[in-house]
Amino acid sequence: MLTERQLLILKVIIDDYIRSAEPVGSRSVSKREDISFSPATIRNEMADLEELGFLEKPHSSAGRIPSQKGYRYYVDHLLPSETLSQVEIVNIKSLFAQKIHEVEQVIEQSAQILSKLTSYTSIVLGPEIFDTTLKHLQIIPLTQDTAVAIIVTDTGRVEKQAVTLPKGIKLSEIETMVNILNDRLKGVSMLELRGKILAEVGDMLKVHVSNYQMMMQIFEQSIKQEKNDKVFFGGKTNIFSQPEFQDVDKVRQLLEMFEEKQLIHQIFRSENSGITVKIGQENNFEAIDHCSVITATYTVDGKHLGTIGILGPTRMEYRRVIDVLNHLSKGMTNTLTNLYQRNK
Amino acid sequence: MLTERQLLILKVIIDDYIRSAEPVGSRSVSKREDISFSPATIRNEMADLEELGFLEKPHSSAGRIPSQKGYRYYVDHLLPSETLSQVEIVNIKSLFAQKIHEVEQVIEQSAQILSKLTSYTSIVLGPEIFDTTLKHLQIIPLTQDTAVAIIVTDTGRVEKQAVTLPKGIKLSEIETMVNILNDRLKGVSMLELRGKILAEVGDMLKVHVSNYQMMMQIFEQSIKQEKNDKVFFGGKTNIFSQPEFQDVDKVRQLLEMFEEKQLIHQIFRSENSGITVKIGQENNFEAIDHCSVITATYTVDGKHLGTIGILGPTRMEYRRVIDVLNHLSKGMTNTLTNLYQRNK
DNA sequence: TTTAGCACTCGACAAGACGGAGTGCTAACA
DNA sequence: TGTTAGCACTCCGTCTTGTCGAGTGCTAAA
Repeated sequence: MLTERQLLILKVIIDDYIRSAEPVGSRSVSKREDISFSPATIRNEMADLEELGFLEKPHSSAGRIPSQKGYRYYVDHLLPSETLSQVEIVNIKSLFAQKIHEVEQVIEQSAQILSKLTSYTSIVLGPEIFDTTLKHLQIIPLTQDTAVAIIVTDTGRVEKQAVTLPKGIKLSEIETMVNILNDRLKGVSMLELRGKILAEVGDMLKVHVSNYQMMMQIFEQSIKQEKNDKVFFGGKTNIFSQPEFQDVDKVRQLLEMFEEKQLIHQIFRSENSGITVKIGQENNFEAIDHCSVITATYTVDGKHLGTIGILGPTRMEYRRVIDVLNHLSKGMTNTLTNLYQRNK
Repeated sequence: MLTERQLLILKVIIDDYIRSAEPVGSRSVSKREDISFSPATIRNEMADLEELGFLEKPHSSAGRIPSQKGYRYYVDHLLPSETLSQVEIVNIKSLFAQKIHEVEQVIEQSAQILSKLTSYTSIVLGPEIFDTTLKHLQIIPLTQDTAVAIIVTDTGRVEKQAVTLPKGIKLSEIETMVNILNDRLKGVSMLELRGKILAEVGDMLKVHVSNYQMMMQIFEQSIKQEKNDKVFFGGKTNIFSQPEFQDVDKVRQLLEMFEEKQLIHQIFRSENSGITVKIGQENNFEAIDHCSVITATYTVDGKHLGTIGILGPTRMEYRRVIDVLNHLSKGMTNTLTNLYQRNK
């Protein structure tokens, strides 16, 4: 168990390092107002903290820097109280005051704002399509054997999907099918779409359409959604301004990661309501060994919709980022709830 | 006017520098098989070439590197003959052999391939919407006062656009309008869409729809296209492997440029049929002072459709890139021509 | 238990030495 | 007259050395 004094010193060191990105020496700690003991004493405590794994030394005669364990303890127990100014809070709120009509717009804007407010890189995972319901389905033939299927959800999301038409299909029959489907499936959750059609609409279709097999083939193609939902970035290059990214190779690694939506999803997706902080190797991914990921979820009616998060160096302004994320995710939740409500 | 020998030396130096990225000295030039004179002679020639502005020295006791003017001359007069192997040519062709249904897919794939074949960064500007014709228009109401407009073109491109509904509008009237528009505007070039409706369809609309003004308002919103068409990247990080990008700041500058679609468009858009090579500052943009941009266009029926290009260091394998671009743009042109033809 | 003092360590930085690659010039050669 | 060998010179990159300063750990005294 750490003593009060050790906690104080640990906190001061981490705060200082977050600010300066330079190893913190005993002398500079002792100069702080709230520290009343000498550098020598602090050195002793620092040695203890190092032994316990909370601090480490870049080399034998440098100051100390926080270890991953140190950051973890800091985040769990030593965070200062909320530091956002009232002005900033009001600012964030006012961003959501304007009328916004489109879900995607809300999300993209949030990503932009988040990166601006934190000067790290923000990543927002779009709402998962399965939480939305069908608004409209359309199949538009382009040529003899191709068509494009369009699905519109209640959130205004539009998905298109190229479709190959089986040979000998009649256009009029496609139209019939689409009409029936629109009639029967409007308002059905995207998740249940496939089940519903098999269970309830199938019989009806068989009556009105001569080639049920072919039609189902088309339909299956149409709703074949990309597994990964959209990913929005804000301030992609922000993180490269951090002093820990002076190495082109690290930059390359991160950039390559950014391109892999799949991976981004894996790293950022969060189920817990509230804030999740993953520090350094806790992310289990080499390219971000020295980064932390902080995520929050946005919801509608308590239902998980998507994730909004920040990627920064482990030496991150945790307090600030957490605060901004908190307010922003609340704002998103409110705005989106309104949007969804209106669509009901 | 340059002598034969000077040309030979210039070519050798540039070829060598493109390969090695190191300044080329007189000794290493003299060692080449096709060079029969001594380093001293070469030094004299090099001094002349420098005076003429084709070469420059990084510092007084280093070898020579090509100047921008040098590269320009090389590209205009000294390119070796086509170097692609038959195998590679066949490979490129076979990529287009498979049946592809979607225009966007063709384009995205081409971007990928291009970056793989060249190990630089490829950028492809999608087909400009105005060259396509309307296939289908739809307006789907989401709430009391919002809707989403969807436009499908003959190329299978789907554009969505959020629309605000004027108060007191009747849904049934929107439907009427959309039906009329679809009837009358199908097959009309996206370019002429707006003119056509005012000139020909307007009168008809006025008859069938009570609030012409409101309807036009909706319509105007719907066809408000983003000015910039889509941009596809391939191998975004490739260029950062080049030795000239060891500086994080340069990397940042380029990355920021990548985010600005507007700018990318400006830099890459090409009208000339055939290959366009812009070297270094010829691009008139600081972030790519030391880069060259090579572009080709892809067409349908001789009509310009879009641009496919490469961004690499000025020290670029011009011959190879030009060859790959040539074959690729031809392949795209063929494939797309087929696609468009079928859609007629 | 705290702290002053001191020897020690290590990195950062500057200055100097040195080797190598390459140049420009000159004089001799074909 | 064009070509080339030879040589002095230049400049970069790297290695070495020395110095400074920041910081540490240990010890002994308060």
